[in-house]
Amino acid sequence: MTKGSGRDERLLGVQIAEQLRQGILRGDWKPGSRIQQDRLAEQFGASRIPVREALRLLENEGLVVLVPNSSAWISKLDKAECIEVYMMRERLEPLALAQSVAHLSDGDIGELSALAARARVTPDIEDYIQLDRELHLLSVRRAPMPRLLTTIERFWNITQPYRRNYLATTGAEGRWISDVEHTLMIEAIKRRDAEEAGRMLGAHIRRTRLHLEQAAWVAE
Amino acid sequence: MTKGSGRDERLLGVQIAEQLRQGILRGDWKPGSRIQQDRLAEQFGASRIPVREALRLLENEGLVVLVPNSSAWISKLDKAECIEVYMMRERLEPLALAQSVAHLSDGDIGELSALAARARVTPDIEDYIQLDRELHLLSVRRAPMPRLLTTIERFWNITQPYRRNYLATTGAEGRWISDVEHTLMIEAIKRRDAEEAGRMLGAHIRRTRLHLEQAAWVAE
DNA sequence: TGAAGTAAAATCGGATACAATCGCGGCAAC
DNA sequence: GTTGCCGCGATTGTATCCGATTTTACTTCA
Repeated sequence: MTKGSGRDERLLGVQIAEQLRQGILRGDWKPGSRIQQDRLAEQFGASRIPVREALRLLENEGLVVLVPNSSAWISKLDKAECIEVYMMRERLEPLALAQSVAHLSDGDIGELSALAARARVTPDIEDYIQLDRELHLLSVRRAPMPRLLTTIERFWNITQPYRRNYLATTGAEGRWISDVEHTLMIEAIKRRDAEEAGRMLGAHIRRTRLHLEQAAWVAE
Repeated sequence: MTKGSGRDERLLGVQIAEQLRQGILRGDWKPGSRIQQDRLAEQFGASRIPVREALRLLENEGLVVLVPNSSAWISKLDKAECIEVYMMRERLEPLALAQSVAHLSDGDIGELSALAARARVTPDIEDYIQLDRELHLLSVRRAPMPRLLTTIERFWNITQPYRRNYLATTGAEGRWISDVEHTLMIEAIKRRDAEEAGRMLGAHIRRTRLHLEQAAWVAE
C-alpha cells in the first residue's frame, strides 16, 4: 500500500504552515495584520503547539514576523527590503534559469509559451500575478539545484504583496514591457541558449527593480 | 536599568539553537550524528518543547535534518549540494561586498588586513577556518542588506565542515592562493574600488569551487 | 548463518495545564 | 494637562503527560 494513501501523513505544523502560506499569497491575510496563536489553533482544530511550529516555519521563510512575548504579524516589507530582494533575485534567478534550460522538456517550453500568452490577454490582476509567477517558477524548475529553487520561491512569496500593489496602482499599461521581455526570454529558451535566456531574465528583473525604486510607495 | 541585565531575555529555544549552532560550527557535533530531543533537553535543563523549536530553527538554516516521527541529524552535504552553495555564493557575495565597501570604516579595513595577516601565518587549521570566516564576513558586513547578509552567513555555516575537511586533506600548501586573493581583494577595498573588490571575491569563490569539484570527496 | 517476523523499549508529535510576560486602562501625584 | 505607577486581563512561553510511531533486540525458521 502506498504510504500516503489515507489521511495527510505530514506533521500538523507543516500542514498549518502550508494553509497559512497559501492564504497569505492569495491575499486573504493582509500584510501587517496580527496573528494570534489561539485563534489559529481554534481555526485549524489543533492545539497551539503545531501552530507555533507553523509560525516559526513561516518566520524563517520571511512571511511572518514573530516578536517574543508579544505576538506575530504578517510580514510587511518596506521599500528598501523589497529592493534588496530584487537585487538578490537579479543575481540568483539567471543562474537558475541557465542551469534549467538544458533540462526543460518540449512540453515545459510549450507550457511556458501558453502561460505567457494567457498573461498577455487576461484583464484580471490576480490572474496575471498567478500566471507571471508560474511562468517564472516553471522556467527555472528543472535546474538541478534544489536549495537555489526554494530560495527563489521564497523571494517570490515575500514580494508577492508588492507585485499586487504595483499592478493595482500602475494598471495594465505597465504590463506590456514585461510581456515582451517574457517573449524574448522564452525565445532564447526555445533556442536552448542558456546564457542569453539568463541575461534576458536578469535584465527583466533589473528593469522591474529600477521601476519599483522610482515608483511611489504605498505604505498601507 | 538595562533590559538584558539579569539572565538571558531571549526565548529558550533561540538560546538552545545558538548553543547548538556554535557546537556544530566548532565541530563538536559531527555531521551525520544523531540528535535526540530528550538528551538535548536534559543537557540544557529544559523541556523538549524549546528543544524542538531550536531544531526547527536549525533545520531552516540547513544545519539539521528533521525526519518526522523518527529523529534529527546534523546535516551532511554531499558534493553536489556543496557545489550548489558555492555557485550561489559566487553570485551573492560580490553583490554584498560591492555594497559594503563604501560603508567600511578605516578601522574595519585595518581589521581586515590584520585578519589576513594572521591567517597567512597560523599553522593551525581551526585558527585558519575561523580567521578566513571572520575576514569574509566582516568585509561584507557593512552592506545595508540584512537579508543578504544572513543568507551569506548561513551559506558559510552549512559549508563549514567541508572547508575543514578540505583543509585537513590538502594541508597548508593549498592556502597560499587564497591568501594572495585575500590580499588583492583587500587592496581593492582600500582603494574603495567596489566593483573590482567584488570581481576579486567572485573569482576567489569560483576558483575554490572548481578546486573543490575536482577534489576527492571524503564521504564520512 | 542469515533473514524475517514480532514484541518490547525508546522516542516522537500533540493536547492539556500552568507560569511568565506584556499591554492597557484607571488612578494618583506633580 | 501630563506623567508615572499599579493591577488586571489577554496572550505568549514552557512543563508535563499520553497516545502513536519507530527502532531495536530477540526469537524462530529456512
